[in-house]
Amino acid sequence: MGGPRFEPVRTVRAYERVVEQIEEAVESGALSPGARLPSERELMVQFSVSRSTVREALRVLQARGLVRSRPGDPHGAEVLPFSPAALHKSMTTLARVAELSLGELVQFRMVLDGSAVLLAARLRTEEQLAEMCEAVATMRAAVGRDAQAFGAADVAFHDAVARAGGNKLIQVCTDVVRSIVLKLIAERIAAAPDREELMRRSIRHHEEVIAAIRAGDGPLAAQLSRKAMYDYYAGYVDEGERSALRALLE
Amino acid sequence: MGGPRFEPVRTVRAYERVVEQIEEAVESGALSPGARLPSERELMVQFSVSRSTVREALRVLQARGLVRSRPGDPHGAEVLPFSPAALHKSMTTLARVAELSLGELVQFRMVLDGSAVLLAARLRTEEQLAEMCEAVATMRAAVGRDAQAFGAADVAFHDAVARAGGNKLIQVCTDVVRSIVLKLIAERIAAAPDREELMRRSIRHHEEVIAAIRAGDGPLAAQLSRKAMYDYYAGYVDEGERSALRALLE
DNA sequence: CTAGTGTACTGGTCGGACCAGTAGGCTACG
DNA sequence: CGTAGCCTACTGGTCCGACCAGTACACTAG
Repeated sequence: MGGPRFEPVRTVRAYERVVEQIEEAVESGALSPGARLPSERELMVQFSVSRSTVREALRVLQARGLVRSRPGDPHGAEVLPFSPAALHKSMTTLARVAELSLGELVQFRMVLDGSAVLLAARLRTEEQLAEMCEAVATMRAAVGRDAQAFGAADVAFHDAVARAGGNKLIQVCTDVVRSIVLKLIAERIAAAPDREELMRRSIRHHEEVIAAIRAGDGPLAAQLSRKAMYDYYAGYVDEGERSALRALLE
Repeated sequence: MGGPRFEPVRTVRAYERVVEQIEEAVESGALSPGARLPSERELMVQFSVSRSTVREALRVLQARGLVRSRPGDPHGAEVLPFSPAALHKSMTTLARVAELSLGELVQFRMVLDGSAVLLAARLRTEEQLAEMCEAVATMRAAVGRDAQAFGAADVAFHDAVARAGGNKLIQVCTDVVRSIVLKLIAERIAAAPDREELMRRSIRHHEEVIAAIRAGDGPLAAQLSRKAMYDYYAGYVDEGERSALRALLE
């Protein structure tokens, strides 16, 4: 022992090097959203690789949500602003492949939303509070008339709360998980028999949460928020999993 | 109004169709982890597209962590078991592009870990509790001797807790966010002057958490857990952000 | 039976080609 | 002079054919 430590040589593909360089440029800010990459034919000159290689690299970057290509665009691929699309995609895959149950997803939402509310009670501004109130007002106006508007206003409420909480990661994850949950049970929600009653109760819960946020009582707001989500979704969750959800209600 | 609703025609690329089909096969379980895809030349026959198109599709699938190709492998691309690698990648990108601060990441960990502990206090088995104890014992044995072993045991502890909590999503996110945080401050942790004291205090905190889990007191365990993480990481977080972290300690 | 060779595949990369589409300059008309 | 319409030069999407280095496996010679 004691000789030189040789590390296994990892053969690195050409397209990976291309990906790395462009990724680095984007993440470091050298390429801002809206900026254009050179054309594929130009890139293949700059990187000294073939167009196939350039294209494979662009496909990877596109899959990661960093750039977008449009056929015929004379300005080359566009650098995109960050969007949680890639995160959304990988979480959706996770949900399918790892067989996440609806219960786990709802539980995760309870955790995220509860935390966001807790933080919002501390950090919210008056404008953000007004936004929440407005969203609930929109919900109330939509009860029994426009289910889609009700859902949209509900999303707006939770989004305002998440923003008020000040944590971008919570915000994005809330957004992603919510859309997955809603997609899973969209048809069942639409078919719920006591749907209007559910909506009214949901509004009441939202108002209680707002009151607690206004009062600055974070723990209470968090508890109410988790309770509200439990009430709204428990009916769609298997009985066996419901007890795990209730563990978050103490 | 009333005429037929025409939807905008979305031109869909050939490689996207290939991606969709293979993705569907994998996520539906028709292709299990370990299974092999046909060779690229075979796929180009089955899909009636060129090899370039097949390869671009495979690059996308590879970026999503669903398959892996190895040059020279006579059996074709391999279907991978789910790994949070793709989720990890997109969260890391999120952290860089959306400029997530260390404070936000730590805050998210406090939320996730607190919830995992809360659930674990309810749902843990005796084996899992023993695992946690063992991890802490390993940590204690490593204090002042082997910082790497200390870190690994710490990870093992939190992993056991997350597993005991029973929510795979919390588990995966905990894992992903932890590795991002650790990567961000690895060198600063290694250089901490009062490092050994930090370790000892951390162990004490872990023991308190275990006691609360054993007693089945979820809320207490969650509070202790968040406090422990705050104590351990607060020093690396900007003063301005620390108050937001403290909002989770009430 | 084993060690070694050979071969028939694999994926990675290259170059060239064609097509449909777009943007923007150019022209001809009003 | 202004504008509507065409034209051209580019773009990305797809295909084809070729070559290389690597791997697994069968086959052969010892």
